[in-house]
Order: sequence, then structure tokens, then C-alpha cells
Amino acid sequence: MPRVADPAVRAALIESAARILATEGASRLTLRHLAQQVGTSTMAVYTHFGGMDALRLEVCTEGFRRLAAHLAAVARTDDPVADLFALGVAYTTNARENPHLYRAMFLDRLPVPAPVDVGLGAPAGRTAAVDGADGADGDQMAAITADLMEESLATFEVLVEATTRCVQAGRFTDPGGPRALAAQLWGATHGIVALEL
Amino acid sequence: MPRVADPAVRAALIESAARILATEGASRLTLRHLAQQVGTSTMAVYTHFGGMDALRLEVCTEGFRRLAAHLAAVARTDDPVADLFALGVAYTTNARENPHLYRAMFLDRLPVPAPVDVGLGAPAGRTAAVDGADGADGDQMAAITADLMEESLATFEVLVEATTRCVQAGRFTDPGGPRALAAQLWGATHGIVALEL
DNA sequence: CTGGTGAAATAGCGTTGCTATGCAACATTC
DNA sequence: GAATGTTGCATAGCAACGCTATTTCACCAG
Repeated sequence: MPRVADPAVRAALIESAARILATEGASRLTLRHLAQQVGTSTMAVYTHFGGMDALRLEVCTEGFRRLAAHLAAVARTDDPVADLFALGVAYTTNARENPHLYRAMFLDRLPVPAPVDVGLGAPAGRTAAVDGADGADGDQMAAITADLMEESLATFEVLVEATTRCVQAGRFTDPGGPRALAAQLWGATHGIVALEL
Repeated sequence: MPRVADPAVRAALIESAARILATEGASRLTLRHLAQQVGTSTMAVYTHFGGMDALRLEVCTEGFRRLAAHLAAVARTDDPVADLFALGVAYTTNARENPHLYRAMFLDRLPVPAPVDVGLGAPAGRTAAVDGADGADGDQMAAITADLMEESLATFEVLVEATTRCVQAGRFTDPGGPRALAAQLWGATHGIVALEL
């Protein structure tokens, strides 16, 4: 019976939010400004995402999706080490092309749903507000973070696969398994990018 | 001739801000709430710090100062490796005792004074506002970040010194110097804490 | 004692995220 | 095809945010 939600509006919101983040900075990614850019009302953000925090989270997920696409576009040659290097270049290039999105993905604080409260005070105003927003999909934020985690892990897997090929080719030794090695490489690359920003 | 600024107010602001951060969360660290807790007006924040961002920065510096005190309180025994371990325990304990302060110090984004703009858009609203806040002490924020950096580096030096003793005692080998080793250790500890939060 | 300087108090501005309400569009049902 | 009811989106308004303009008055120099 109900009127169906327009997926184009949702896509436009994410798209425009990413563009604002990249060209105008994080401080301009506000509810009204975004709605005006998309040409819709502020309510669309709430019907599609539930709030600005959830939207920002979704933009992060989209950022990971694009990063994964960038990494997937790297060709696989016979030289796995060269591939790994190309992966690193693609990673830093992507970070350099939209530094604000990279900030949002890695450097900024995320509205973590607080799975375990520290148990000191107990107000937690915003979290409580989100939890009590609706009864039906009150765990919307948890689902979104799961999405984000899945996407980021998928991105990581690409790196793991590349390092595994390096190890299999006998080019690397792997003390602690390929995942630890990939984590170290990723950490180093991230450190470079973070320093650059 | 002028009325002299009260240092007690400044200290109370930092103290109360740290307490709010620890017991009520970062979202409750607002201008009005802080002023009410201290029992002063909102203007005190501006006369003493220049704004909320600068105050948050100062709270971070104070956090580093306390962390340094925690680390300095660790006794130096004959076993440098045990000392290093104790240092790590003190670090994680400090982080666990005030997780919000730790977040503010390491995980949250800081209002970086943007020494080099990325050169994409050019609004940078907040930064411009802070820069143009006053003519006399317009570089107040730069001085504060220098303070913070100095304090954090001093904290790091404690770790470097401990690892150096380990190396000198022949307990560790140091590929790349004690600083690189200390950075790796600190990174690992930080990773553990960040994961825990 | 007097004068002026500057810290602190009050009030208000513009903006923020969010919510309450109203309307119109769609999918379902007969 | 018409009726119906559920739902997406628009409008208006709220409380709270950081910040600023203005005023008050406590302080110290002379």
C-alpha cells in the first residue's frame, strides 16, 4: 500500500554528500546544505538514513566501496610484488584525490553505537535518542556499521590476497601469516597518507 | 591597571572539561554546560582559551601531561624489559580509566590549523574564523598545538628511553634505532587500546 | 580617592540536527 | 477503474550549539 521510497534520492544524497565532503570540506556537510544541493527537503535524510550520523556512516561505506573498486582495477601481472606496489599507489592516489573522504573514513571519529557502555555516568544523550528513535528498525545503526565493517574487511582482503601471492611466489617471507604482513603494509601506507594529510 | 585574569578559573575550566569528558562523554562537553558546571559564564572560555576548539586542545595537552605523570611514576628496576611492560600497563590503565579523554587525545579529529591547504575548494570556514578572531594573539592556536606536540613528544621520549635501556642491556636488538622500535611498540599498544574502545 | 583597563556577566545572532504536522503519491483491494 | 490507507517528502518550528556585541564592575596605577 505505501508509497515506495525513491532509490534515486538516496543515491543522490550519498553522491552529493561525498562531493561536498571532497570539495567543500567536512564542516559544510550539514543537513540543510546537503538537502539544498540535492534539491530535496531535509526530511529525505531521515527517511533514508535516520539522521546525519547514519548518513555520514553510509558515505564512509561508499568510500570503502570505491576504494575497493580502485584496488580491484589494478591489473594482476606476473610480478606479485609489482602488483602490491601498484596497489599501494592506487591506495594513496585514491586518498589524495578525495582527502576529505579519506579523513571521514579513517581519521575522524565515527558515531560508534557504543556496544559496551563504560558505565560511569549514564546519560549518553545522542545514543539513547537514536536507540529510541523507532521500534521497528532501532538497530539500523548497528546494521550499517556491520555493512561498513564488511566493506572495509573486503578491501583488506584484496591486500591480503596480494601479499599471499607474494609469499607463494617466494618473494616475501611471512612471519605470522599473510594477514599480519598485510596489516603491517596497510599500516605503513596509512601512516604515510595520514602524515601527508 | 586592568583586572587580572583568574588562573583558578582557567584551571577549573580544564579540570571540569576533563571530568565532563570522562563521565558524561564528548557530546556533553559544550560551552554552556561547561560554564554552568564551573559556575562561571560562557565568556570565560573565550578570555582564557579563545573558543571551544582551543579549550579541547588544551584538555588534550593536559591529558598528555597526566599520561606523562603516570608513566613517570613507573619505577625503574634492574629489568628494563619488565619496566617496559609496566609502562605499557600504565599506558593502557590510564587509557581505560578515562576512555573519553583518550579518545579526545588520539582518536578524535583535532582542529588542525591547516598549515597547507589541499587547494581544492577554499571555504575552510572555521579555520578562517579562528584565524581572524583576534589580531593580537591570532597565532594562539599554533602555540597551543606546539605545546601539545611538545608534551606528546615528551611522553614518547619516556618510551624511547625505556627501549634504549632494553637495547643497551642487550635484551632487544634495534633494527632502525630505538625510536623506530619505540614507535612500533607504541603503535602496537595504541592498536590494542583503540580496538578495546 | 579617582580613572581607566580588562575580566567576566548578559543577551542575542545565526546555524546546527531533529521533530511535529500536513499533503499528496503510490500499491493494494474490491 | 475507484476507493483506501500507508508512506515518502515538504514546511515550519524547537532546543541547543558556538560565537559576538554590549554592559558591568572589580581591580590596580596615579
